[in-house]
Amino acid sequence: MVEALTPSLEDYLEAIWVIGLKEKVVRVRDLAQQLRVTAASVVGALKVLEGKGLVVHERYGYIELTQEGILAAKEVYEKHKALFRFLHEMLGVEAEVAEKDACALEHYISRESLERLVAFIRFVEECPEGEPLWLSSFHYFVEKGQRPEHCQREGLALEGYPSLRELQPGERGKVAKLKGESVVKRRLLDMGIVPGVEIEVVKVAPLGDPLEVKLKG
Amino acid sequence: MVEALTPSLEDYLEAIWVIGLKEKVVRVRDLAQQLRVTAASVVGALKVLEGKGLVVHERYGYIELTQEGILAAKEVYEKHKALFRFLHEMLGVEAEVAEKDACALEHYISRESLERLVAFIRFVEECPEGEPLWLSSFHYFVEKGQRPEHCQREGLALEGYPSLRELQPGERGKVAKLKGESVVKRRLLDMGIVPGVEIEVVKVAPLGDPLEVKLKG
DNA sequence: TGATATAATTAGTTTAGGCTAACAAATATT
DNA sequence: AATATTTGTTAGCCTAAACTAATTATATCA
Repeated sequence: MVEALTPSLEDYLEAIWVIGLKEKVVRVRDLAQQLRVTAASVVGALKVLEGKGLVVHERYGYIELTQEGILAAKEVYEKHKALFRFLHEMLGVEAEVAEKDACALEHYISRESLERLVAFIRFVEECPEGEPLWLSSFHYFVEKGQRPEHCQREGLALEGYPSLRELQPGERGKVAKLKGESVVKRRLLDMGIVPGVEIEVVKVAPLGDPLEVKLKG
Repeated sequence: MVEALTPSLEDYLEAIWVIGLKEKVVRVRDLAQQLRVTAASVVGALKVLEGKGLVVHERYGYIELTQEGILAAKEVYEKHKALFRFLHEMLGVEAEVAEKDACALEHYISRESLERLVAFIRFVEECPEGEPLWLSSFHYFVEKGQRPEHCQREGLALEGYPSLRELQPGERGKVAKLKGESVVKRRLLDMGIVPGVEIEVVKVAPLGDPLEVKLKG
């Protein structure tokens, strides 16, 4: 890594790489067309890239990436692909929008975050059972605006309140009834949380869970 | 929405909003400090923002957002928060890195993608059972490099190799046994992948999946 | 009430990345 | 071969967004 590249220069590198995957040679006008920029701008950018030792380009000749240039170009391209997959395939964002966003975001996401994102994608895509249930549930959630049957269960319901999570620390409520799976229910019962009991929310963790509550007494 | 704001102008707006949440008044030096920019730059930006009707600022006076300015500032701020939560709380990216990335990405993510991301975060955070099991599994996966017990099943195991994914294109291995759910197992069996058979990895897609393999013969 | 410190402003420069227009080289067409 | 067309290059200009240096307000205090 010589020096940090600007977003624009990364775009040029990536475009050279992408065009090179399909065509035998890469010329100024190909880049201009791909990036929707005038040929003059391409020439300017190539000069800078050449100065950084990332491309080789002779007057009126073809454009080639150096070893270093290939590394840099590939890195951007990987970011692009990961972002696209995440946005389109996982979040379900329309392909064109996801493409555009990936093009923009690829220049700004850090290596650390990208690594996590890639790990996440792998985690989902390499899931032994294929697309995990929760992801399908998410797509259902996006489509219909509500969770599918199997993940609508709540641990407990409060009288008059939609959910325990709506309570702020310090607030109190009365348990109306317990819902959900027997295992979860059992644990709540074990903890003394039964219908009719009054509880007070003590602390809420950032993600809303775990939740610390105090029973009456 | 008057005209598209540049990333830099969005930063100024957001900073005015954020400072305004804590302090009674916002001055040029506060912005300069927050954005790590000289006061002169702040003045220049304020002029542009004033021209767009987003802020009100008199010579040597305090800085205030107009109604429109508040809307624009809030939108950026919401993007920032959503990105941060996603990166930090879900992907487990370090807080400082997540913060920096959110600052950069907030200017480039489209409304559509953001909506999906927010939906995804809500989906996870408002999950009735608290942090879903798959998310914990992901964190385990990131930490330890492998899936936890309950989701470790792979389609197949190789003799002497930890996983099929460790093989490079061209390498070979011998199937030791098939693991996992009956559906996946059935499909592998249908494809002729049975214990004892030798397979060679032909091609690996960038994300490691799908994987193309060749059976002996 | 001045003197001075702090804050805000203006003016002018720099860098990145585009643009147009004019010109040069390479390629195609007659 | 001569000319036309396409492609590539250079030169010069524009905008955004930072900067420095110099200047002008405002505030504070002896």
